[in-house]
Amino acid sequence: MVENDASLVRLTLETPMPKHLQAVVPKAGRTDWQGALPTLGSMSHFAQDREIYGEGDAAEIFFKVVAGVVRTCKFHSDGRRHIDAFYIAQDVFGFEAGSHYRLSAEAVCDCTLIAFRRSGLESLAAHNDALSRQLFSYAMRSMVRAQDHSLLLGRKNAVEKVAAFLLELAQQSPGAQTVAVTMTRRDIADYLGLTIETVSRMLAQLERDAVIELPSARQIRFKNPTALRELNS
Amino acid sequence: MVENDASLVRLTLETPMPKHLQAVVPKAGRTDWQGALPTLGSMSHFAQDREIYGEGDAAEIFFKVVAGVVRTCKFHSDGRRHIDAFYIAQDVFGFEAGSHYRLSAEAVCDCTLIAFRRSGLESLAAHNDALSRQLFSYAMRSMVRAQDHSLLLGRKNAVEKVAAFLLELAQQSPGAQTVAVTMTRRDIADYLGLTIETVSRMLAQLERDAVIELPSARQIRFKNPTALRELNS
DNA sequence: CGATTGCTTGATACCTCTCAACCCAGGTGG
DNA sequence: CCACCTGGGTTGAGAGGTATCAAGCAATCG
Repeated sequence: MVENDASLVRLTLETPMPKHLQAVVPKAGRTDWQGALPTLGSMSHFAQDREIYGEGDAAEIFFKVVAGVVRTCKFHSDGRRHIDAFYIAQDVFGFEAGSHYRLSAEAVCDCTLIAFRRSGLESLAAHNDALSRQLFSYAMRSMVRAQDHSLLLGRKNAVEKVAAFLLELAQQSPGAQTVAVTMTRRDIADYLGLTIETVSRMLAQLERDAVIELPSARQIRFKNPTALRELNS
Repeated sequence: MVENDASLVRLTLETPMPKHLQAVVPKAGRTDWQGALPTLGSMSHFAQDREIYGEGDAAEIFFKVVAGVVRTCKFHSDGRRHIDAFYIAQDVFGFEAGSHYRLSAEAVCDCTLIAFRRSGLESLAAHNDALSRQLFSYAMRSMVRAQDHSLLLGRKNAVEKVAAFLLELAQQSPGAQTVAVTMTRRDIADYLGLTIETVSRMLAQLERDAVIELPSARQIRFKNPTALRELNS
């Protein structure tokens, strides 16, 4: 389900973006191909933990993150949850091969998204090289991401998993010594295939080993990145 | 040796092939879009356990399976191995986003492959709708495959993993009650993130529970597919 | 034949889960 | 102001599932 349906405006190359939206859309975040896409007009905003779309919904829209963090996940009948990926600014998600979403998407924290219509995308891409290249590269990146994730889940123990997650966090803010952790322990656990208790214990252990520091539960300071990288190899 | 295919000859002259790929004849297993591709001219044959390419090699070639089974895998420094996927007839593998292979590929059993040059592929795809659509759909399928795999590794216990693997096997030969298992227990274990002993035990348990039968170690007869599907949900 | 390889089975160890208690910060209401 | 509640996080004790180590079996191959 998508919010702001009432305010959706179908924009194409032929219909220039209304003035009040031009101010809102950050130029820096745009790439050439987006101009060619029929967007859903404005950016939509989702409050923390709101569902962006549900598994099985018709996949008519895909999104690009402007700000905030999104998780895609799957729920088992017995309550187990699996988080497939986290998406941050500039990431694209919800782009499906079939006609329905294979996963649910939810807002990890308050976030701002741009929505794109999928309909007519293929014919558009056929005449737009840059667009089709972009879409293709998106698909390939998703593939690499998923492969790396299964590598992580398949043959790593708890410390190594948490270390890998921390390195992903670090990569998102290059150079920063202290980073904010937007997701809960449950999010992390469901992403790593662990329990919240184990995640907590591994973080505590890494802190004891002077690899990281935890100023608060949602902040992490990297003290020994090399040790993390060794755990990840 | 090499057929009189114009594009083939041209490309062959431009860049010499790796020796182990200068194999034999083409023609079987071609589809429309493949005609547009600069092939390596021939099918290559790989004996069991032969490496097809190694992690880190320049990814100039990708493959389509004609017959046999291929595994893509990654090796850790400590000896742990992770199998990312098995590929069977009609599957495409080795198609990379970057310029180097991210995984190794090996022949699970003797197998026959068609090799395709990657160079010039993008410009070719730009003028060939069917081709670019094919490549795109391949990328998306790989993504789905990888996502399903991480789902399997993340939140399933040993029996469920083995059941999921058996269902994949069953899907490959629809309708067949008894299927041949081309891969070793080690392959299965490294694919499921288990040990060979655990795989063996779970198979034994499923046999005790009359879900399957094991006429031999490399043959599986499905006696109660419903039970398998329940384990997989 | 012995040697090797792939597989199975058993006993035990270890890692992670489960269950439980507790802490803490934030919010609510008296 | 306090009392209380709630949700997220931490920590501990014990249980359980899978890994590890070891032995044995069958098939294959020299």
